[in-house]
Amino acid sequence: MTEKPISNALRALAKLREMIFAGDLPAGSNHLETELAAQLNMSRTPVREALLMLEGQGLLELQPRKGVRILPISPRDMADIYDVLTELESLSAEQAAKAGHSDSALALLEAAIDDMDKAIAAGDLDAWSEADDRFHKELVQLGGNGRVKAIVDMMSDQVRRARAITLALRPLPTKSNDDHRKVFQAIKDGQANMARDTHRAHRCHAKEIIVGVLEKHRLRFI
Amino acid sequence: MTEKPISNALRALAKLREMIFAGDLPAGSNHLETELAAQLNMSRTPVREALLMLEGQGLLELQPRKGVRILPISPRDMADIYDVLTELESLSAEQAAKAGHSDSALALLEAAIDDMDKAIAAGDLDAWSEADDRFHKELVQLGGNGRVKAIVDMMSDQVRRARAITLALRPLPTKSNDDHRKVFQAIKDGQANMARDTHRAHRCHAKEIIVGVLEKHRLRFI
DNA sequence: TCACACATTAATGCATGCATTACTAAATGC
DNA sequence: GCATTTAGTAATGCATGCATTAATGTGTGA
Repeated sequence: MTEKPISNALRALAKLREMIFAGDLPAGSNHLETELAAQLNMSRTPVREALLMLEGQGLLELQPRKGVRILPISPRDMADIYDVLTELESLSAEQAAKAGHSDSALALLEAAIDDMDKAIAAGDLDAWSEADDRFHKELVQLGGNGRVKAIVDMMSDQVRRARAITLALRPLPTKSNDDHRKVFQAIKDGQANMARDTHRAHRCHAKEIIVGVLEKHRLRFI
Repeated sequence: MTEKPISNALRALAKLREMIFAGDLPAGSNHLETELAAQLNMSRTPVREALLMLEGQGLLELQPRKGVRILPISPRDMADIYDVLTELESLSAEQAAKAGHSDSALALLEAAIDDMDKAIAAGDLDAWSEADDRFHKELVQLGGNGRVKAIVDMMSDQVRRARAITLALRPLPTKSNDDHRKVFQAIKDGQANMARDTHRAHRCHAKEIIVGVLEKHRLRFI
């Protein structure tokens, strides 16, 4: 309905994001508009439009004569991002609990939790990571605040850049799913404060872990 | 240092934002790129770039053959926005308290509160509004989280669109400054939880008022 | 009279070209 | 030999033109 036709600019946006996540455009590296346009097989105009959007999302910076700089994420940045996610996701948990969703509306959330359990049992970190994303995304969806969703999507993008590396370095998130289940139960039972506080504690803990890993390894991220 | 030279695109961005706030481009109205470019005395390219940025900030929508649509803000939207502001500003208050800022660092915050008192005494709503903005902006600044600052700036823009009208309709915010002082004192004393909870309650109250006014008058905003 | 199809109009998306400007390097003066 | 200035180069910001495509209006047939 309100769909836009797939323009070259949108293709460039998706492709550039992909290149950043894949590490083809590493953090801190500089690239000229012309080069990127050539790589993407289109003219500078749509590429430039995509770059402006990505700049607005905080993934890169346009420096007038020095090219496009992919922004690195310092431990401090990651802490800031996690703090935002903590607040907004906790709000979502609270609102989701207040909304009194039916069991069927909560099915996706529960499925994500189940999938995380399976992934942990199988030792499949990638599958766990994917299911974890799904859980957080669905949580925000159930919260029903569109602006929160937009912001969390943006920030999650940045977290995803770091996750690939931190996943291998951090302890297996075996206990994390207990928290998820508690949050789920609280939402199901309509216990707003419980949902909020539980999720908040969960996210604070996750933040400590990630930031700890980043600092320990002196990493600035991709 | 990291300043960008003032390009036409940035001028267009500022000017368009101004036109939206001033009501020259009313909520729900449609405008063609060509017309806007003509009004701004520049070619379509920089105007288009500015429009893309504004779309990213949620102020408008680019509809392929129907022109640029200025997005209205419903009471629901305003409630969503206030919820985000509540969470992120409360976080800022907490972090500001934890940071242990010196008295001189807190001077601007206190000045904003004093100015609000003066404005209320003088019955000057515009001055009050300006000082209130300053208080919230400074609070976020003291919180020290750059992403929070960016998000709050964006959301505040949207609130400002509604404020001009709600100001005249809502009760005089005489008591509101007591809250501000309590938050200030808590930050000064390093009482993080107190700062957080006080500010949270303050914002929740403000949300009720504004959303109430919007719903009562069935307003969709500029 | 209504519906469908075709043609015309016009806005957008993109490519391209040009002018401006910043960076580099070389040359001259001290 | 070093510093300063100037010339050359190259990337960006913007204007412009074109092609595509959607919307509107007209005409014809049932």
